[in-house]
Amino acid sequence: MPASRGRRQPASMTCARSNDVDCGGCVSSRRCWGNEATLGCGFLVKRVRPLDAGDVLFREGSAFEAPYMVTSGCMAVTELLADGSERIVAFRVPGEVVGLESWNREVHRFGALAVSSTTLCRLRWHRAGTAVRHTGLLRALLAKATAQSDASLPWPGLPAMERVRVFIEDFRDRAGQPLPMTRAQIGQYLGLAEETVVRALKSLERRP
Amino acid sequence: MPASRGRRQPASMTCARSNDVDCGGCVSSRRCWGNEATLGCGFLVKRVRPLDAGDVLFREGSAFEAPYMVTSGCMAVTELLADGSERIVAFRVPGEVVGLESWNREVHRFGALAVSSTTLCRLRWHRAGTAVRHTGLLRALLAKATAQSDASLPWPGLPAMERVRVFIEDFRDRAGQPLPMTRAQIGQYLGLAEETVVRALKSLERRP
DNA sequence: CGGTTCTTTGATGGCCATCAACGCTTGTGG
DNA sequence: CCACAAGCGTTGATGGCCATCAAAGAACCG
Repeated sequence: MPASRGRRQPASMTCARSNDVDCGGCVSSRRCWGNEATLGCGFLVKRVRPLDAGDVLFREGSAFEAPYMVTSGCMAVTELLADGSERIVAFRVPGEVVGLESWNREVHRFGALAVSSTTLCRLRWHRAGTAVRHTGLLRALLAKATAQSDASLPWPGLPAMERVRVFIEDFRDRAGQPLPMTRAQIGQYLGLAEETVVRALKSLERRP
Repeated sequence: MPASRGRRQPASMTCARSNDVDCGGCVSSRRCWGNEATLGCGFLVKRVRPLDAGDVLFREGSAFEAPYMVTSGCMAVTELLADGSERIVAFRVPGEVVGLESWNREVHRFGALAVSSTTLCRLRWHRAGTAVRHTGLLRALLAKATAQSDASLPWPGLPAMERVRVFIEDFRDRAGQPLPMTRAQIGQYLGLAEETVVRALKSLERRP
């Protein structure tokens, strides 16, 4: 859990105070960046107000400003479907980034909302390459982008119970926390009905 | 298992001749890199021997050497499953990159094979950052990585016909060529049986 | 205690995987 | 040339998995 420097966070939406932080001085920098973040190497972020479960960080189609590093909790990346329903494209846990998919777009390709109480750091980001000129930061972002496509995606070809099993294993390995999302959200991610997720989980805890 | 088709002839390894090319001097550079590739800015590649349909470019688990830019044809990104079967994670068309998912790994996360006759350029790549120090190239690769996660993935929550419809629309928009892959490969990608793909396509051409 | 959200269990119907079979095309060898 | 094999595309019949509907516990909170 990142130590907050000030006593308390301001109550406004996006932090008005300029509280840029150099990741090289943060005790959690290793979880976020591995060993690449050292003081003054370009890894600057702004800590933003914590989100409660259900809070929306940004919506699909809203103007893109910057990606965010998840520092605690869990975020859901969402996509609106033609029929008006919403599917969950991915869950992001500490050390992973939301919004990076839209880094060279005008508007966000996906939405993002908090699954549980979540803290984030907004990456320092200027348009037109005035920032992000540091090779190290670009390499780190490319590593994030490729590692996140690494995550095992739900695939329709497997039966429901197998999809659920792969999901909880993958999430346990990445996050190491008990599942923070609802059964319905797991269903929105795996393309299963909530009831099917329940039955699969029950069946798995009987026979792992 | 590994369906070695009798009709195809096997491919030898990558081209032995050293024929490095600066993308800034290539007539196709715009399709590959947009407007970012100019002479001497670090976009160097090596053209490799064309692949026939079915030829394997690299296997999952083999040592990672470099990503490849697809310049014509179509590639399939594959993943072995626990039960020994093989699913197709993505199709890559000209202007897209294969192998980038493994850029910071020792071995390839996925395999890659040609769906149709395909030509590729191997990106110039040195380990330990002696190359890829050019900001422009890093930015371009990050753009590729994020744009490819942009591609609409198959999602189990939609009915079969809808998945097929989304797929052919997405492929038409990206590639602009008639579907080069077999119905079975479409099924491996969408998680559908070959017969279901056939029925869906038939149903779609009757009523788009 | 009412209200809300999440979880769980049961019954039913429909979609789709599976099996089986056949036509079509291409390449190969007698 | 013709027969044969192999791969691909297509169609039909059947059974099982899972979405859907319905309803009731369970946990939380004002």
